[in-house]
Amino acid sequence: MKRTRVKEALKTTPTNQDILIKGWVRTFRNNQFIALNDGSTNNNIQIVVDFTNTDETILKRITTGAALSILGTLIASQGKGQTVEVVAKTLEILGDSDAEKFPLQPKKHSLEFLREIAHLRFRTNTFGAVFRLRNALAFAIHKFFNEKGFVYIHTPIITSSDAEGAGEMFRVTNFDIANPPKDENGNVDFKQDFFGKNTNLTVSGQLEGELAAMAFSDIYTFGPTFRAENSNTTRHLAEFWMIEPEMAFYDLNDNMDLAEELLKYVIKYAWDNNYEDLEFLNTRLAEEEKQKPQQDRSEFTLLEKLKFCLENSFERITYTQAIEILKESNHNKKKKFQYLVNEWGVDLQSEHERYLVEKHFKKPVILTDYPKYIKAFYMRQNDDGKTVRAMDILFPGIGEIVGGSQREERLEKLVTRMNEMNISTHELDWYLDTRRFGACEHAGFGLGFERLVLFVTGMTNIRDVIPFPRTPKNCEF
RNA sequence: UCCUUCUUAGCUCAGCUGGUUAGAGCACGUGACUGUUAAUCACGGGGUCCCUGGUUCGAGCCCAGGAGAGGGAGCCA
Repeated sequence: MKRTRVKEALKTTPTNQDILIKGWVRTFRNNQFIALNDGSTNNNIQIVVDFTNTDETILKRITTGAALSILGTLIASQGKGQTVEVVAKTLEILGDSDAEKFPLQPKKHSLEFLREIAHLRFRTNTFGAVFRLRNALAFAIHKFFNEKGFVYIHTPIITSSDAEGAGEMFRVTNFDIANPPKDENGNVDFKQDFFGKNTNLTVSGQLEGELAAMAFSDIYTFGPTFRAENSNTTRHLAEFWMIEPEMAFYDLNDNMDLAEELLKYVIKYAWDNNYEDLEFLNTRLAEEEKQKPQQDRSEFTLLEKLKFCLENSFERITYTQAIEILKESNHNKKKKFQYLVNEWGVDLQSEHERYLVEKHFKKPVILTDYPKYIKAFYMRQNDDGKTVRAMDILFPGIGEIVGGSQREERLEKLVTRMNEMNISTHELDWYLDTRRFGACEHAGFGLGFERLVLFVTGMTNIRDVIPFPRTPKNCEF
């Protein structure tokens, strides 16, 4: 007989039909009722065991975490908490779970503890909901771009370009690191390394993405990204996933429109397809909020926040306007910022970004046209000579979720800027070729996938939205 | 990397001004009960109080150093 997924079984009209269910025990109550879960939904199916006619050694083995196979009849439940249940005819223990050793209990565990047993936390309601949502969002991203005719490009994970300066890199080598070959000057001789040069893990697929956009018009990448920064925060990982679309014939406004449309599309997709999981996380978050002092509580529930995001357009302002708002704010005048805003050109601190998003506009904000000194070399220079066509999308509670720009397509301006910033035009000659042969207006952005998952799930630590987080001093599993 | 808080049973957490044998709930074990919803009731086992050193008649508690974790900041997605 074919196995029925729990999610399916719960939706089936019971007519005393036979059904085969397999899954893991969440709890066993009253020597009689098994709450069984197979990961298809957070809702368990109740298995009713006739304990008077079941071998006691079998009953003893029905413990939290054990894998079971049950052949039984699907009936309308006599009890209150569920509509259908399965009366077991035959019950097989597929895999035992020693009750004294299995760390998960039918009770609330701290996220910190579950992070230490990340190999088992998939079996909890919270992480079940989080990772089904992560899957839905990943799928929705591909669906969105596919429907728009974008070509999905796999940019390299090992790269020899360390010119972009997006962050500290992880070196890739097959040298014996205790004894690497040296050249005549006593320096490590990378000519003898696997690739014949110094190589690293990618910090961004953007530059390669631009090459493809100059052929397919619209492309995107969606892959792992590595940064060896010593960042210990709730929103940084050493290994994370990033979506990087790159579009020919787009200016900055087209770029912002696409980013906003993408974010709304994937949130809507999660809402339409994983509403139960969102509801579960909504309740979970609401309960957590209750523990906080009133002033620290957020004014929106998770569902309200997502709905609000879907129904309102993102606020678009320039960096210069943002500085004006911050300068004039009571917060600044009363010196409540740790870093006071008093002149044009300073980089915005996260307290400033949070003020704009969470206090002033109370919705996602797109900041554009930053001073060129604080942005990357490839961003298109404005006529004012001071600013570049950059855009950052700031989300409440998350901060920067998207960073992008219109790219500098004018060869001369690009080369001048690279020289100013000490970036080797020789090493990036291949990149400059796009500006030599058929250069055109184009734009793109990077969307941090885990930050998106954070926003949609309402989780607050990025380590809880990726299965096995890699952070400084931590690479377990 | 900086600032800050924390580390006591498998988990979540109490532990008074430094004082005798370190507690609770859950989990686990045994028994009872049997339409339960994190089942309930009774009984029971369970501790390197993060580590090292110091102060003291006496340290879970005070001091110094170290390790790990949480939160905030920087870097950024």
